[in-house]
Amino acid sequence: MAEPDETPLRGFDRSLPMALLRAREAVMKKFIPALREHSLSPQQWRVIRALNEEDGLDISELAERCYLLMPSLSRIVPNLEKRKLLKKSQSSSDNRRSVIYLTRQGRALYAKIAPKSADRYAYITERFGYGKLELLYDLLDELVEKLDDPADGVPGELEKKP
Amino acid sequence: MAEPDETPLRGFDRSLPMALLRAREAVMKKFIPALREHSLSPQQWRVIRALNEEDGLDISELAERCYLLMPSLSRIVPNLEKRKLLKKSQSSSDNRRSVIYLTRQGRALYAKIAPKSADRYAYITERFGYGKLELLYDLLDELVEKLDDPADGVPGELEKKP
DNA sequence: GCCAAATAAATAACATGTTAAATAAATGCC
DNA sequence: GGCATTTATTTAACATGTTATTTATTTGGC
Repeated sequence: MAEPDETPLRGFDRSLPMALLRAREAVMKKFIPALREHSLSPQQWRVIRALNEEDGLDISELAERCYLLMPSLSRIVPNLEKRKLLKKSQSSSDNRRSVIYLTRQGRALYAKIAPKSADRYAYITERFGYGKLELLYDLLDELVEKLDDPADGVPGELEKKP
Repeated sequence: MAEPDETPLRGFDRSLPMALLRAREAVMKKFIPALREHSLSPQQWRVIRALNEEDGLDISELAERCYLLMPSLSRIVPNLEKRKLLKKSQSSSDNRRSVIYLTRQGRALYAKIAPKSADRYAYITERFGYGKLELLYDLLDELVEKLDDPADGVPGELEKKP
């Protein structure tokens, strides 16, 4: 209540983006080596994982599910294609669109790595507690929801859809 | 308890790294334009902010506080130096080390942007609730702490300090 | 004082993030 | 059916993330 008028900005230790970043790093830290054994980046793994969940997605759907931007995917997909982990085929109904499939090798690689990911989750759940983990998910979801909703943002926003 | 043996991996919507990433994006989304008005990346802003908190840090300290890797800083610092926002000087006691200072212009830029950052925090706090925000910070801190502690990680870890 | 080992930074090389612009194919209006 | 407008994807250009390597300097043991 008696916040000193001086306070410029909270220190880094209480910067929300930094706190989220640190948490993310801590979570991924021990899983990344398992990916690197197969020369996969986390993003490449996301693509494989998404296709394993549902095969035959187009690039746009893939971008949405993997939370990647299209330019990133435009580099990742050819890379993985070159490594025979997935293949791209033209959509017959729309020649702009290409549809991506996991190859047999891609599926095999998924099957090899997925258990390690599951192990990591199990470890995190055990260390942190199932309840807290669920609480964290809920808070994160709610945060996104609350910040995405309205015309959002700091005052002085103009909508960009005239 | 009766988890189907089939369950491969939780879907993306319950991937912790993705949830943290989405939250981070949602938080930063509306602040980034304020930075872009001044052609600053979030990382460049972190550097300026850290130096405003404590001036005259060396690159290593800066890396730690900004949660950036040294190669990134080795590019960011000369960039900001070229723009006269900070300046680098040799440490007299150790010629390997250089010490970074904010220039008057750097300080002025900080003063111009900081209020917008504060506004953003106020907005987030208002939308999300102060209590939930503090709870989120606590959970994130605890998560990092629990995962960083021990020889950490999935079974099969070797310590790298012989 | 001399040299091996440690430390601080910088650089290299490649993948991704990010915004803007370019291509190309499909749609819709006339 | 022709043409402006949308839509899917790619490319460009630059900044960062990331691991490995290199360079310069300092330390510590002898």
